Parts: sequence; structure tokens; C-alpha cells
Amino acid sequence: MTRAINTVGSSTYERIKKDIIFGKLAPGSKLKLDGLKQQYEASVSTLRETLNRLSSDGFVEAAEQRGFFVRSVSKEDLTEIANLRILLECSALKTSIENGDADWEGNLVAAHHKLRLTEEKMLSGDTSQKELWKRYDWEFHKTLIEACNSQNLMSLHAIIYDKYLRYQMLVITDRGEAAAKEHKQMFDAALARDVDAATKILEIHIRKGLEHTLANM
Amino acid sequence: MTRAINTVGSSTYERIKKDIIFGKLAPGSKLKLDGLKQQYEASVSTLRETLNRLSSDGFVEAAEQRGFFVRSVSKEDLTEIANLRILLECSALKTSIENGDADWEGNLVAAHHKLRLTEEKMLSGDTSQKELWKRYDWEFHKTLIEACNSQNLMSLHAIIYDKYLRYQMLVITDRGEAAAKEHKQMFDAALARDVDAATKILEIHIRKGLEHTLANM
DNA sequence: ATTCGCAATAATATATGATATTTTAAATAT
DNA sequence: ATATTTAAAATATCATATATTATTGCGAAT
Repeated sequence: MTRAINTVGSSTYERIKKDIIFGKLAPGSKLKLDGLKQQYEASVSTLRETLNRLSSDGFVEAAEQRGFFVRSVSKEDLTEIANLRILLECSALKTSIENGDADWEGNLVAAHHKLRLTEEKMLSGDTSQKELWKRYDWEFHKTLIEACNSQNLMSLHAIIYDKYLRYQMLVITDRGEAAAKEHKQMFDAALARDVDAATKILEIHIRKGLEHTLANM
Repeated sequence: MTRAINTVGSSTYERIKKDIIFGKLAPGSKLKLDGLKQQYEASVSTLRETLNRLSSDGFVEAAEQRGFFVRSVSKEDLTEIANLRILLECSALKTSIENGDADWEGNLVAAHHKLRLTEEKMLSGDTSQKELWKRYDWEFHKTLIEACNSQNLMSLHAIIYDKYLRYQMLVITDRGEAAAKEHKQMFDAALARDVDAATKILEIHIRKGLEHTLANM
């Protein structure tokens, strides 16, 4: 179906992006072309294409004539990101709740169900599924806003979400039960078409996550 | 000072981006590497780096193994862009007015003065300065939100502004006097620290621009 | 002795042209 | 008309050459 994984360029893009988000490539560290060449088995040109894209996305810093660096982190930057996520995601959520049809509701039920299952496993001590949990968290939040009717807003949100996620991955612990409860509340409010309640909980959800990460970094 | 113009890569990036925004490269048209090579005097690899960056920015569409295209335009897309600009710019304006210091006020006075001069020239029939007017319009809007304390928000806004501008450049006419009056009102409201009035006028300003462009495309 | 400035060298990034794949189209056969 | 084959065009990738930056070592001045 999707041929995205076929080219060297797109797969190294995904891999490097993932390695930055999950902290395998440390914030601020130098991305030497020669080193990356061996690590990702791609040519310099391909890598430069990838790094240029990531620099436009804001995951990599490109210093003219001096090469590429993993974007550094700071509390100020995280705060900016969180506020931006609140702005974008709440706005999208509002429109989405107002416009969502039966399909949207169905997708939402499915997304929340999968997320909840994984959350329950994680809460009972099984931390092996952290990767999976992250994916379902993303799918749940994405599905919530999917009926917002703005491709532009969705793709901006996707990048901000990943930037926010990177900071979450920086700290060891997550908020566990509290976050799960907020997910449930959001889910209920969205199905009840209660825009105010849903956006309010979403803002709290993000703000609490921000505080938690700030306190642990 | 800035060495950005020194490398082939960054200068072709600026040139191609400008040519897309100002319509020299038509929406939807194919960007053949071979053709660009001659037009911009750069090698394939350099051009690919450029096009990859522009694709992340959303000015170019990259079709896996089928090359690059100038991002196509549509009324729906423009509407999305305008709404996004309202969301981002109004939020930034609010914070900026709340936080702006004397420096900010000074910059704002200067920016509005330059914009006004050019607007007056344009209104009196001298359309030769359209390029300059566009630059001052950008600087005015940018200065308005400059005290918002969010680099992330500023850079997101810069891209959205350019996307919006591209649509404005697509239609021949602009709103002239009406837009100039709105600029003055925004300027006054910002200096008076009247957040509500300023954001309200900004939203009207963008929405009117949207309607004008929609009607003429 | 230590710091500073300069030159030579090494390391690295940028840019190019060449090669291998893949897609598009044109032509032929079914 | 549709499917298949063939030829041409275009893209993706690589290896290499050029330009720039960073490092090291040396000697002069404080």
C-alpha cells in the first residue's frame, strides 16, 4: 500500500527522527555525516536531505558550514511547546467535536479502547509495552481532533506532539493513573459533544504533563 | 553579519521559496531536477536538499520516487491557512501586548511608520513598491507579536504568514485603503494595550483578506 | 612559565558529476 | 480497445573533489 518505507531517504528520516525523539541521539550532540553514514548505512547526500528536512521540522539544528546538531532542550522550550500544543489541539478538538460524524465516533471508541487496554497493563506493572502505549496515546489524541477539517492544523499538531513527546521521553517516569483518568474524561466529554469540558480537560492534561516533565528534568 | 547567503544551498532555498510565494513557479507544476539545475545553477544533490526542506515547510510536495511538485492551491487550503493564522497570530498578539516593553513599543512605532509611508505611496498610484510594501507588512505583523516570548510560535507563524502571502500574490488586486486603516487601528490598540480590540481587528483583518482572495481566485 | 597569535595540518562540511533504479511514455501485439 | 513490451526520461543514490572550519604545534611577547 504505502511505499514510504521503500526509499533509503524516507526510512533514514524516520529512523533518525525516532532516535532523536526517544533520546538515543542526545540533545545538543553533533551529527557528524561520516558517523551517521555508518550508523544508518546511507550516503552523505541522502543523509543531508534527511537532516535538512529534520531541521525544517525543528528536530535538528543546521549551522551553516559547521554541520548539524540534535536540537538542544530547555525548560523554556518545553514550556513554549506545551503552550503551543494546548493552543493547536484545543482549537482542533473544538471543531472536531462540533463536526464529528458516526465514523469519527467509531474510530474514537476503538482508539480509546486500545489505549485503555495498554494503560491497564502498564499500571499493573508490565512496562514492556511502553512503545505501544506511546503509539496508542498518539492515535487517541489524533483521532480526537481528526474531524477538525484542517489538514494544515493536523500536520502542525503532529510535529508539536512529537516535540512534546521527546521531552516526556527525557524523564524516566510518567504520570500513569492520572493521565489514564484524564483520557477517559476526555473520551466521555467528546462523545457527549461537550466542547467546554473536553477542551478544559485537554488543557489540564497537557499542563499537568508539562509540570511533571519540568519537575523531573 | 549573516552568512546565510554564502552557501549555494541556502541561497537556492531562498530563491525557490520566493519564486513559489510570488507565483513565478506555478502551483502544481512539476519541479524537474534537470530544469532547476539550469535555472538555479546548482547540482542535483543541492537542489534535492533544498526541495526536501521546502517540502517540510509545505511549499513543495514530495512524491516518493516521482519527484517534486509546487504545492497546489485550493480554496479549502487557503481557508485552513487563514484560520490557522488567526489562531496563531491572535494568541501571540495577546501575549505580546501583555509583555511588550519600551523597546517593543519603539520597534512597533518604527515598523508602522515605514509601512504607512509605503501604503500612502501605493494608494496614490505608485505600484512600483509592491515588493517593499510586502516586506513592511511582514515586519509590522512580526513586530506586533515579537514580545510573545515564544520562538516556537514565532517560527510557526512565519511559515503560515508566507503561505497566506502566496495566496494574496495569486490574485492581482489588494485591499489597499481598507487594509491600511486596519493596520492603523491595530497599531493604536497595541500601544493602548487593548488586547481585546487589537485581536479583534487582527481577526477581521485576516478574515477580510481571506474573503477578498477567495472572491478573486 | 604562560598566554597570545600565527601557520600548517587534519577533520569536516559542501557541492558536483556519474551510476543505478524506477517511473512514464510510446509502440507493438493480442 | 486492452494488455504487454520496449525505449526514454527522471529520480534516488553513491563516490569523489573542493571549500571551509577546527585543531595542533611553534615561537614571540608579557
